[in-house]
Amino acid sequence: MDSFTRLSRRPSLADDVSQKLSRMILEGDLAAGEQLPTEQSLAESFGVARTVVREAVSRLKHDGLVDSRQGVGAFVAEPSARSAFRISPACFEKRQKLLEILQLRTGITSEAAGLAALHRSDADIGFMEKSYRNMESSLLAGDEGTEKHLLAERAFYQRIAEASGNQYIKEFLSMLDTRIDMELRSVAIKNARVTEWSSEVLSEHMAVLEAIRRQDENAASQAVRYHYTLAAQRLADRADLADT
Amino acid sequence: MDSFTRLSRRPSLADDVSQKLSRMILEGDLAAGEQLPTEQSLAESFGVARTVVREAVSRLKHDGLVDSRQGVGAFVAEPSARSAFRISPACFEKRQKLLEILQLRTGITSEAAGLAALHRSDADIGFMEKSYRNMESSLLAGDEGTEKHLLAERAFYQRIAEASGNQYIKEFLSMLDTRIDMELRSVAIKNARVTEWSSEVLSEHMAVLEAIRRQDENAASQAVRYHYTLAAQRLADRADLADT
DNA sequence: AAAAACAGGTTGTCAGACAACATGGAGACA
DNA sequence: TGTCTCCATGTTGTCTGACAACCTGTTTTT
Repeated sequence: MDSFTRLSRRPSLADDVSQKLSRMILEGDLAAGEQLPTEQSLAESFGVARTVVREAVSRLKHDGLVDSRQGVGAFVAEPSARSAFRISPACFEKRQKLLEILQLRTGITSEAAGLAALHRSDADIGFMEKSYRNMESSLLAGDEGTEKHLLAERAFYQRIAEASGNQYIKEFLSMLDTRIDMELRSVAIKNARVTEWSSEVLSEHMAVLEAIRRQDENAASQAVRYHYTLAAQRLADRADLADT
Repeated sequence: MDSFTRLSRRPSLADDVSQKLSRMILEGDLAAGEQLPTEQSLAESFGVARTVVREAVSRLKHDGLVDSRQGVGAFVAEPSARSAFRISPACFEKRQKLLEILQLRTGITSEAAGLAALHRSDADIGFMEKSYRNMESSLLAGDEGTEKHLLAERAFYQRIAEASGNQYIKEFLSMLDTRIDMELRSVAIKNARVTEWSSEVLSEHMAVLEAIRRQDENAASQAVRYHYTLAAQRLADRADLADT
């Protein structure tokens, strides 16, 4: 694996069109039950070929955002028809929305911790201890250790999700964590560098580890909730998004 | 709205191809990093036009299952690149998988209840009381009331998700509940008709309502967890799926 | 009045062409 | 021998045009 990541490629036209259309639906510009313009008309409006529009609309259909009928047209579906959960860019544009997605993560991670307390192995504990020590030692490296610290923290909680023994919890958290880490990367880096609360954060992790070690379901769940609730506040404060 | 639903239409070829390809990826027949056959080759294998394959692959790209590079080919992505959470058909094929998706639902609904206890309005309580009464009275109607009972139960918990004040919890639960209700419909109907535990189930709902009424976050969370854990067992037992 | 046929419009699929990108190999040159 | 450039080949991304299949509303036939 290269130490440099491949430069990101331009999004395809289908990427652009599907993003614009789903945005219009999710923000209410196109209401449930409303008919989309015809494919030909969309192709003209976006200045692309009809096949590009079809690829984009195919994505929306797959997500349950749109329902098409041959010969009639495509219609915006009711929200209850949704068949995929995606982390919308809107999550990272307003403070309240950010707190809500972080709250969802807190709930599921808390659930994972409770389950991990019931199902964890000695190997899980060993791995978590190692990750904890990595978090600890990377703090001593100052700014240079920030990357390592964030990686160790991520590994710690990822292991908890695995120890939950629930595939879907694990997958969902993987998706959530990856996206949140990506969107809030610079924020998290700044927070990890604040020395005035780093020992407090470490003790939050330690409380999680100890609760899982002694297989105390409720304590594990509460410890994660405590840490993640504070972490969410810290992230939202640092991100400094508009309020509404 | 007609009292009869429109007959379901045949899935499109793109529906079929995307379902088959994603199945191959999710079941490990195509491993992360592995290259997919070329679009032309897939078109020939599936006996469809290349544009159909492109529409199907466009969906997989949108889900983060596949990453394509112009001029090179499409590759199965690492699981961490996933950008959507979908409820796979696999959830309903094996007992353990069913219990896991139900457990995920339990966790999030429990979280929603805790938040609802903090944020609920008098109108929320009023609505939940009405739904509770509907559950109660529909039980007296015997088999004829089963539909009403399930609707009232769904409305009760949907209101809790709304009262949580968290858009993403609400959306995620809407997706989960809709799908689970659809897949386990006949199972849930049979369970709703078992009179020997119906009063016990009603008291589980009442415990949820009372905890939210008195704004006791932990009691609400625990009451939902209690009900949903038992309900998951009942559903899984009745569904009688293979073990592995 | 009811049923059948027709016209027009839209989505679903197909086929073919070319642009844009990527990779590997051959040849030229220092 | 090592490095650089160019070319050939292969693949995805986009475009165009055509027709099948479906749907709806109107007109014609019974």
